[in-house]
Amino acid sequence: MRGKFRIMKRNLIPPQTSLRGGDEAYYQLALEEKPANMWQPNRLEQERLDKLNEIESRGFEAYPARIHRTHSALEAIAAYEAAEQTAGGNEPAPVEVTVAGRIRRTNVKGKVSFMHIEDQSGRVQLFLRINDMDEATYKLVQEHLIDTDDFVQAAGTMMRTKAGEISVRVNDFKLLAKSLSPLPVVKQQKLDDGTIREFGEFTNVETRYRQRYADLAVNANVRDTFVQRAQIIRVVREVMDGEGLLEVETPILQPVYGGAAARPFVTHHNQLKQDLFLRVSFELYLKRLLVGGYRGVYEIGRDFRNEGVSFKHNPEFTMLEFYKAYIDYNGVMEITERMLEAVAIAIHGKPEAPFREHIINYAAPWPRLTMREAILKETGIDYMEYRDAAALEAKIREIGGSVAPGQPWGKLVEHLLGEYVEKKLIQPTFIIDYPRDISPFAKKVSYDDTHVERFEFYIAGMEMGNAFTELNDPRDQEARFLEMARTFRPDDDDAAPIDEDYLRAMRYGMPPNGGFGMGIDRLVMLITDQHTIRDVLLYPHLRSLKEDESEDASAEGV
RNA sequence: GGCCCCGUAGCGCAGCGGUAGCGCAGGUGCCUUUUAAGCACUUGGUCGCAGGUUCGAAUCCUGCCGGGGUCACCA
Repeated sequence: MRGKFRIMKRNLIPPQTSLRGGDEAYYQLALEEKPANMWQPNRLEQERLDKLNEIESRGFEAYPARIHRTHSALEAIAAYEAAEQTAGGNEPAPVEVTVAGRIRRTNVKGKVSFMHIEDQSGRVQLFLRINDMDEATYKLVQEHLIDTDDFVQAAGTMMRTKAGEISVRVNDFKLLAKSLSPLPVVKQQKLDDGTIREFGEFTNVETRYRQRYADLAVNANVRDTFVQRAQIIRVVREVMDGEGLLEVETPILQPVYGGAAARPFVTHHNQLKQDLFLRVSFELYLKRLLVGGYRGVYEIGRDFRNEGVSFKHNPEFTMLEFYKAYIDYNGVMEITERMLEAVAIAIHGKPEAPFREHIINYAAPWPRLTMREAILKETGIDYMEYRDAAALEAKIREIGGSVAPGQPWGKLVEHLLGEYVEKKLIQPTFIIDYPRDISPFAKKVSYDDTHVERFEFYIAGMEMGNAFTELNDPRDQEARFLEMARTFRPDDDDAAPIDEDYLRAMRYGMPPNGGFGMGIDRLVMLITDQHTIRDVLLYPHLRSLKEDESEDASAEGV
């Protein structure tokens, strides 16, 4: 660490020093005290460094500041196709383009060369001939000083090669950025049916996640997933706005956390000498805003839960929550159906999307099952016949289930749902009416004191979201908080602190409202048919690799 | 956290007790319409790390690090 700091100071550039490419003396000075644990070029990288020096010594810039571009790869191809259409079999009018992108394939055949460059739109082939362009520039290509992975700019006229591929006949060519570290090599073969077969795919998941930039650079389908993720969130936002809800942002650092049964991360404000929690939900802050007079609010943002990781769990994840005044959970169910249907249509053009071996149909309406019915159907247990926790616990053991002793009744009921029902709910399904003692923010159902107006919805065997007819009776809310504090064992990590300020807000009067929370990452998984949350997060959480640069490790004696 | 599997060249993989191999990429040469271009020659590895067993370990054992799966917990 200390060593690094020294280098940084040394690297401060005096104002008169030029930092232009090829300033060998400057670069050498910076390298002098480079610590051994920093990057050292491997064999392939050293070759490219040597090429870079050679390019510059020939008077070419390797990292120019000014570029020019008139067409994306696909626009260039489309422009030529249009010209061919117009010409109707005759020689099409010349189409001049300047394209820019990353070289993904080179084929140098002496005095003529081919390469594919790729930009965000796709790929286009360049056709380079020594007598079409400046000879010194062509030599860079011919002598392999230009590599796959380099960024280049090419100007020329569109044409078709003998093999029929629409290409740019290049008359001007320029290096835009030299790539020093070669990306994983993936070759593609276009099959007759138009599908693309890949060879030597870059599949190592750990490297893909740790070096997502390389993953994205090489795997177009990964790039597509995150484009779709952005589209999905945009549609969700449009639906929320269409409901007349106001998008807001509430604190991530919270002195009192709550709104969900989850363990928080703890952090500390130095100056204020105050411990703070990273939010586990937005719920309590959002509902306070209804007290303030908004008829509805929503937030899309990050939640943090200090729990295990799995294919559907990441320590930080994106959540949508909304609260709308003057509707109950039936209204929320309608919005839910509408929202997911809109998302599916936006991405797939119809309310259906494949996920694993299933075709999920998002079209409204979805079936609604009470929790009691659902559990009875799958386990044969009518949990209402076992009204106290001990009896229900015994019954679960009797059918071969295993539960930790001493759990609240509602948690046992929830266990039955999670264990026996959840994975069978493939098509979108609402499970409604939950036990009161695990639902401290939901209104009681009219027919029964032990249940509340709450639903969760399940798709592809995954819990996707959670919603209530929100409790707005401050007396009942206070009693629920106290009940939670009493029911949960003192060591139960899910027991949340009582939020007195939230109670105060509710005492001012909160309009009746329906509220909703959904994991956006899981929604993206469903819609894009990705089977782990890590594939819909650009930077999923991974353990750090060992840091040999830490002060302790530098003692060597350890 | 428990259990199971994995970690070999830049990437994809084989080898599983006799001292490390293949394809692609890379290098040299030839080639003015190729497209997984081709042909010839060729470079490249602390076999995750540290111990142990053995005459000998990539290979067997133990521990650690990292990843995946699964169970527990949760969203």
